[in-house]
Amino acid sequence: MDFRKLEERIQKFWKERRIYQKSKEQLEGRRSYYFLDGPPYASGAIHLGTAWNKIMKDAILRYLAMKGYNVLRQPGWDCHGLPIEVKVEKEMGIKNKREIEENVEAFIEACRNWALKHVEIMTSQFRRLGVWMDWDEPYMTLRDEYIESAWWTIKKAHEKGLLTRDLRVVTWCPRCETALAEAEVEYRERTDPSIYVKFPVAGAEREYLLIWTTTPWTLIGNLAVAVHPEFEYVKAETKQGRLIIAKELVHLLEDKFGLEYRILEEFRGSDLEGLRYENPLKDYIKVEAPENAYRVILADFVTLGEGTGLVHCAPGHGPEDFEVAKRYGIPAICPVNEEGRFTEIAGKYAGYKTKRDDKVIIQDLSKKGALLKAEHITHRYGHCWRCKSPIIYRATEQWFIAITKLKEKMLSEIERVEWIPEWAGSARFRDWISNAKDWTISRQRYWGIPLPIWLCEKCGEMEVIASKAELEAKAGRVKELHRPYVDVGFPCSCGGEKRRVSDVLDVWFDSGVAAWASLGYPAREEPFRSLYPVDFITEGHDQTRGWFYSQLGCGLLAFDEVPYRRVLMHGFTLDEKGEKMSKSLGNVVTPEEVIERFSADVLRFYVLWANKPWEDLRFNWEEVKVVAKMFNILWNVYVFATTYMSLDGFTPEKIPRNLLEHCRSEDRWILSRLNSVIREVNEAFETLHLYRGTRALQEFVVEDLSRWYVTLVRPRTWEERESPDKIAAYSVLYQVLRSLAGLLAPVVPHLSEEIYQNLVAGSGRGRESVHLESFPSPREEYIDRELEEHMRVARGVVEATASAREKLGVKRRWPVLRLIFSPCDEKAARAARHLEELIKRQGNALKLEILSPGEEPPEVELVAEPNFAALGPEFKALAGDVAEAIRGADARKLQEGVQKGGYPLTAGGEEVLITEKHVEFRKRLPEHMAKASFEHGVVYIDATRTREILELGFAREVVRRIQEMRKELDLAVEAYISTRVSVDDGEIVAYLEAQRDYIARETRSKQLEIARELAHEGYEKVWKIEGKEFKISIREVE
RNA sequence: GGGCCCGUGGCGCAGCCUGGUUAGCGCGUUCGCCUGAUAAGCGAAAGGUCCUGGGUUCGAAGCCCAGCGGGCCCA
Repeated sequence: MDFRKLEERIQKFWKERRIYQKSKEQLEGRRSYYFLDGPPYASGAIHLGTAWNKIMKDAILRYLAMKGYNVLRQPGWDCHGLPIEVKVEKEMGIKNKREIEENVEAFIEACRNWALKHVEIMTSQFRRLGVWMDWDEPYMTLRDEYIESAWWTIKKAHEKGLLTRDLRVVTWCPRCETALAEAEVEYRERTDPSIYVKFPVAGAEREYLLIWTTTPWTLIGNLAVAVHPEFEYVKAETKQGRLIIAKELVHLLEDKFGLEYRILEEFRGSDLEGLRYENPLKDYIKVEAPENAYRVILADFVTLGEGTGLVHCAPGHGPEDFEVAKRYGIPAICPVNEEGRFTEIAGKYAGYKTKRDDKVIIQDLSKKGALLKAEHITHRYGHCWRCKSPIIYRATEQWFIAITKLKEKMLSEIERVEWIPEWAGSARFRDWISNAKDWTISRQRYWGIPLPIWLCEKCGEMEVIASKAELEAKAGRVKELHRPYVDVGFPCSCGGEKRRVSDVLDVWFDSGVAAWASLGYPAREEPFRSLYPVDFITEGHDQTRGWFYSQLGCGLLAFDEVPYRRVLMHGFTLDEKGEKMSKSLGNVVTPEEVIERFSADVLRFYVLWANKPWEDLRFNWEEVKVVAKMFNILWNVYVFATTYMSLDGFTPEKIPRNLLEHCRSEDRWILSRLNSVIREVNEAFETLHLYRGTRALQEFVVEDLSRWYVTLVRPRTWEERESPDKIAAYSVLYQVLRSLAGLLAPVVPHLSEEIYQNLVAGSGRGRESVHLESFPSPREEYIDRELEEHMRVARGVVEATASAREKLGVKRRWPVLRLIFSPCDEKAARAARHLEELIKRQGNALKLEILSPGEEPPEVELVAEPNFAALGPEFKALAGDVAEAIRGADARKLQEGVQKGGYPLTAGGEEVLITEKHVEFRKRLPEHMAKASFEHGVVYIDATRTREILELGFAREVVRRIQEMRKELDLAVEAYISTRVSVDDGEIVAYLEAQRDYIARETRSKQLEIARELAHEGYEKVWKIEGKEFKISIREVE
């Protein structure tokens, strides 16, 4: 079965019949449900992770729709930001910001086109997955209306006094020439210099503070050295001079630098405070020493893990340095420009690049005799997560949201949210928030929401604009709200001109406002008023620091609350080895590839089945195959059922009103199981543990429906007459498949539609589409726990029978004379009695005997085995005779005696006392019997070949061969044949003759000749059965 | 260094919240079986220090503590 073609057909059907629109229409006015799509970034193609994310959303939304919720299904697109800028720069051959400045308008238009093009590409990919969303009406962060919502939110922040501009040390990407937020920094392995430097103590000969750094370039901006006030330090005499180092690390002098040393003095860190020193690079640089600079200061963040216990402080290049220096009144200097090049005050280094030119500085330190050791270290270091350049820290003026003031509120707000899994909120997110820093929202870039802040050039007055109308009222017509169009000025009340701050907003702010911006608020009141707050979001665990956080921050600014109520945090997709998929590793699996090899439904089911959603998904082709196999089984069941239904002209109208009364045990059982599964699937969707639902469905389809029920029900569908028994079977199959189509609809929308169309809609019943149906609800009156339990026992008996047969080499086609079940308890006994007929039939036994719990069949023989290891030493020469006597004794009596302490036997003329150690007892079955035990007891079979069994066995062997030949001839199921069977064995001929009617009926043979010798005609074949040659011929007849 | 998650036969996963049969399932391997759902299907066998060590308990894969290994996030 090619499920891909089926899916194309179904998608066409949906389109032509406007099923999606109809499903929305039928939900109008029902309970509304606000789902908010976390906007994927519009820069490329979707990958497996994006597909997983949308599939999860789609399944949940489809479920909710079938439950009667009027679900908002608006997709979103994150359209701004550096990644698109970086790609457009490449496309346009632009290398830096200067070249962008030459024509900002062209750059912006190129960015917009890039975003729109990729929105289109990704939309069609999502559509192919069968994701039902309002693809023609998405929210996009690049629209004016959306930008206005962000502006309005910034204004709210301003009104709350949380919008500030400040000199701070921020993470900075020198390639993109912009500040980055914490969330935009990606930590990865990198090799950097690791140097130990001697800072000369002022006014002392050959006396040095020993520091360690991995960023030599920051030494230019060094203004202090920090020590821990509580740590012990020493001054040690070495041939490199007198070095000051933490006492605990003094061994490094010898171990690492090969210096013999002698400790001259010991002191506490606090004793060092205020000690003056000189920057070893002072001759090369033009830094004018600020007041209080070049002294030892005290700081708690100093550790002894790495370095020397003395930390070089460059307040312009480290947030902690900045803070601690501020306390000592040491201002930050930043001798590095936006591109990461040194400025004039760096003296000789002006124009050199940070990091890249570290080696020049290291050489100079060496020249000055200040370098104690230079080596390399591989460590984790922050990189720009868009262009991958290593970041630097720079002290710059940036705009901030003083989010730290809201920390307590954030912590209490997240408790209002239901997190799945629970620890995503209570532990992971809580931890992130606890460590939150103020939010740097300004970016020195172009393709983003312009910061809506205007400053007066003359008086410095600040004004935040919240809408396009507001801006146009002041500044005249504005084409749209991007740079360069918004970079317009207007007069200030002081007579000066207000100009816009040239920055754009951090893109995380864009998506952070989605809960209202996507609905056009505040420009439009509706539908915001009726929908907000967001009922549900689901994204990957990377969004803990991303969207979950930015929404929380923005929500507090706008409405003083967290804007969402329920969050499902999901994992990442990894490759089979658990490694990240990446182009460079060549291990990327694309959704298209999976659809190409299997189908969208297989992919959908797979990702919702393979593991718990919050754990990372290791993509595994073998497992995808397992899902495909399950689909095949389901398809076979469906084809089987519908084939026979239509052959017999069954329609749902024929389902009897009092169906249960016509049902056999197995029918009632499968209906019970079905309703149990319906309950499970409902629970799975309600709790968002989708994998429990998909697993329950798989189990049901494969184990209950296909392997058990269909096997049981098959003979009934072959009946010629229209019996109530057959109608009952069809009715049950119909109900099961119909419910199954509904249950599967959210997960596998295409296949379930196909089944529904053919089975339900095709017969003029039900709705136009399965997706317009209600989700199945369990009917408790069908659930019979006891029956389900009984069936488990019955299946166990049948399976144990198969196992016992295997031990004796008795094929399943051959009946066994007796099947004896020794149940482990009364419950199992009851179950077997209840389903006696069924067990007999499936076990292919002529008779079923059910024993009392623990009872053994009389054929079980107790055998006493002599234990030679004990007999030899004790009885010496007599041992052989004793052994013989033990074997010859009545084992039961012997066992009784031994248990009482001893049993006398006569051996070689002497009486000996047999005790426990002399003998071992075991049980034995006669050769025609075998046993197998299982959970609920022990099953014995008696495979004695009676005349009846020989008849039935050979008859079935022959029937099976004839069926095979019918198939080889490709005969229609209902075709009649004429059959001849010859075997050169009079007894066998007699057996077959006795079963003539059975053979003829099963093979639809109008004539049947059986003899030792025959003239054959038609299709002819020789078969070997039980060592005998059978010649069989068949010929189709009218 | 900190926070969170994960660790169960060769492989991929359930089970853990709420302690209680002989720890399940699928894939793979071997051997069989069945077959008008059939380019399928089924069964059996082999295969396990439930990461390690302590603790709690009558009883621990599960709960607690410590450690080891891996991942993610942060410093």
